[in-house]
Amino acid sequence: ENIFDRSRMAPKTPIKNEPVDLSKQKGCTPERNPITPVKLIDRPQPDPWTPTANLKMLVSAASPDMRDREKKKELFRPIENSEQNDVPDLLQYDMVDDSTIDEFEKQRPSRKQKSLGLLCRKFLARYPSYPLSTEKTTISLDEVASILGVGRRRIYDIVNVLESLHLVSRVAKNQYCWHGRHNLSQTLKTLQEAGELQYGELVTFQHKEQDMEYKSGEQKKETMPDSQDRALLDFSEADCTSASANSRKDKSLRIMSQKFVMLFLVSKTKIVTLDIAAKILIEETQDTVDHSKFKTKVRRLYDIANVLTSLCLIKKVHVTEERGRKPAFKWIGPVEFPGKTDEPRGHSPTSGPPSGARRGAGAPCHICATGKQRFTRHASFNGAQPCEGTKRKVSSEPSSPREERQDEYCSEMRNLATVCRQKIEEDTRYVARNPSVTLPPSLLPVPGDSDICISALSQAVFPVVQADVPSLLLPKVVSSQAPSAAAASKTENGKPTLLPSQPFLCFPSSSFLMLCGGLQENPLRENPLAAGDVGTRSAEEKASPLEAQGAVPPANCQKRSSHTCVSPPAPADDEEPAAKKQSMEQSDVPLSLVVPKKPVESPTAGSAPGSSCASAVHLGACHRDLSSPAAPETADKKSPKLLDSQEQEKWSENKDLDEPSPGKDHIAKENANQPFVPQYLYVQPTAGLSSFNFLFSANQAPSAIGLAASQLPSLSVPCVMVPSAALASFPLVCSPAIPSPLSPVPDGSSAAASMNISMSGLASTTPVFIGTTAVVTPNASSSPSVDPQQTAQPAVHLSPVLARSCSAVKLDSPVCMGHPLTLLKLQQPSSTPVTPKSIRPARHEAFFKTPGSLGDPGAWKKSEGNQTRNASSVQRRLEISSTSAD
DNA sequence: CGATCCCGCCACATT
DNA sequence: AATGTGGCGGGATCG
Repeated sequence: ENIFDRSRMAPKTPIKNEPVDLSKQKGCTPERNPITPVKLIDRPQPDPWTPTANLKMLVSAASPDMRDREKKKELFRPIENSEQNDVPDLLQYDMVDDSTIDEFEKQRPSRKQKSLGLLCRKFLARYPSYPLSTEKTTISLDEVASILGVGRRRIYDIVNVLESLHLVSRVAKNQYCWHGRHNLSQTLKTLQEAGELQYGELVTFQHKEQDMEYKSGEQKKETMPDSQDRALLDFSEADCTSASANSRKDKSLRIMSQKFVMLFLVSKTKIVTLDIAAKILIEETQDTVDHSKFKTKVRRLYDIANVLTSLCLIKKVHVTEERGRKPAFKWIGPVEFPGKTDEPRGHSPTSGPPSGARRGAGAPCHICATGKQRFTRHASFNGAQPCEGTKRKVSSEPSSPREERQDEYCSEMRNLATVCRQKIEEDTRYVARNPSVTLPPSLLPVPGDSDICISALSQAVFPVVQADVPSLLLPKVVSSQAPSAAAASKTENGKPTLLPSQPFLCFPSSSFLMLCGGLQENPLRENPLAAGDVGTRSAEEKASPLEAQGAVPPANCQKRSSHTCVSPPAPADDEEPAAKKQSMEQSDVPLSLVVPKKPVESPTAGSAPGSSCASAVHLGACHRDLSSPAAPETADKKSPKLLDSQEQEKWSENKDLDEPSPGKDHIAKENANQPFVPQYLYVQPTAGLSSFNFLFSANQAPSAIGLAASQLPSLSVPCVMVPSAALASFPLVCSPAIPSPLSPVPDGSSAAASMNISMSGLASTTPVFIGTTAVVTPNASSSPSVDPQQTAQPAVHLSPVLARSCSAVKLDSPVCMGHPLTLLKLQQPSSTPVTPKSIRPARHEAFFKTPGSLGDPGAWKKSEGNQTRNASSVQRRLEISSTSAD
């Protein structure tokens, strides 16, 4: 399109165009972005016909860089084209004469072609939904603007919304960091919680009346909590941006975006009409519903909605009320989030982490920045990366419509699904193009299970998640009472067998992840550090795969959970689970029925301290995530923060029990990643669903190596995606993982050795590993269909490993299934009993400041065993997990 | 004609 | 002061 536009321009005064553009750009960063100007020039190249063409040619020749960029553009173009039909027009134009062009020009660029939604899709197409942890993508606004051929202002519109969801974070002036959707689910969860606090009542009203929105809207709009809540949100966000000051008005677009999303998440129907949203968002003067103000608000909402639509989080629908048909948007993104957190913030930010270096907010950003450096390293690793299998093509249409009430919805859903699918495909392509780049750790992981998982997930999962809580609730409830039953019921897919009897299985998986992660991490770091050799590097690269593995396991768990029952939590949870479940139920309930609002949370918290803790953890994680979307990137740094993060992680881990906190060690090494660790936290809580999360988090942790890990956090989303890709990746992962183990533990020396060993250190761990592998293997074999190619590749890479893994696998799978408990036990033993928990708690508290939520932590806190940590992160995790399990 | 929403002025923030 | 950000709303398009 850009080209075309230019072409249009060109006819008259091609030369001028350039100058013009420059003027527009204001010469911003000409140095950095020679690109912009160049691009203009470049475009001309394509048009031989134009008189100016020659000039263009010359220019282009002059700037090779430009060409490269052009090439890049072209790469993306396919995507664009696929989505849109503009191409023809463009072609025509090109074909046509200048004179003709002028006339056509105007027409051609129909407004739609310039729509923010389209632009946003193009923008998103440029980046992987689930970027590899290692890669940290930096986005240059100027560059993107020029590439997409739009004014910078428009890019801000997009970026601001993306930022509100933590898909990107601002690193510096004109520079944004791409995080992808890894943290999305967590962010949404946080928003949901905040939304319940703020808009719970509203929701209720809406439900009652859907139509009547006014009243309810006005009534509730703002309440005490509201302001506070906002603050919370803001803070969380702020963290990222800058703890210190929220400059300017506070970026209404960002806040509006979050609030808008919150409305969806809180809404029972998941449908929000524009006018209602506008009214609610007009905070202040509810009464004064200034027409003009209202109108402006609606305009902004359209902007936001366009971006959210591009993200496949919402879709446009129409609500026919008494009065008539009103424009509205329906949430089509994930609805349930594993754990429900309750508490609000803990200001992680400034509290003062030891490092002092970063002020709260800054941390994330910093991390990103730092990440870059690290990235480099990682990048090198990546390059080698063996596995790429990552694809998440998988399947699934993003979401199956769960609500059927309206035919329209169904059709719309399909559309969405299509869109999503496209997006996925795009991602896949992207990955294919840049194997090293993206493997979403979380995604990949799933390998073995992937088959199962995928199939199950695509069907079962979605429904569950999106559909609603009900399913969740059941599980929870069931779990509390009779988990097995729940599991059984859910085991639709097939794997149920594993879980059927014991929902707990999930834990094991999570535990696996944890273990893997720990191992992986160590290896990675160590490899680079210790070995430095090429070989080592390779190992490192492999390590990333390992990470994937780690991630995978969780996936498996999830799958299982999903199949069998969501309840996975039950197992480990024991006590907690029930509490959580309850909380979940409550939370769920709101969704289905009325919004409990705050009350709900409180009850949950009260019921189960553990749950509260979990929530707290989440929050912490969220904050971090928010603050440091780039987390993955950040992994590298060692700053004290990391420690904190580690602590947090531990914390989270503790909660779940499952997660041992292997991460710590790696954290120490990598530091940077750790911070993200919090992600791990996620894992814990939620029962059934949580299993997913957990896994992810675990993965992430492992992935930490790759930076990506930090992001991993995103529980749900990734999970979904994962399935497809997961399989392929898995195998690879496994192999790599093996190597990685070495490094991690003391024995690192024996890298080669097998993963088991490496893992080391933990006998208990080893088993876990196997399990994972096993899982993977099966998947690969079983579900080659998903990614035959990928799988194949991985296999190749892994082959050596695979052999081992295979054996292991067999064992594992059975074991895993059956042994959740066992695993735990093992872990415990292996883990140092004492410290992990204790340690974490302390740190956590310091960090988060949410002692209350943590409550339990105190117990954990006991004493920190830094030493212990050093000894073996894995062990710690195990320990932690065990403790948490308790 | 109402729904959408592009465009870009202009103010505030940051450098 | 220059430049980065982004609020804001006129008015063009779409349906």
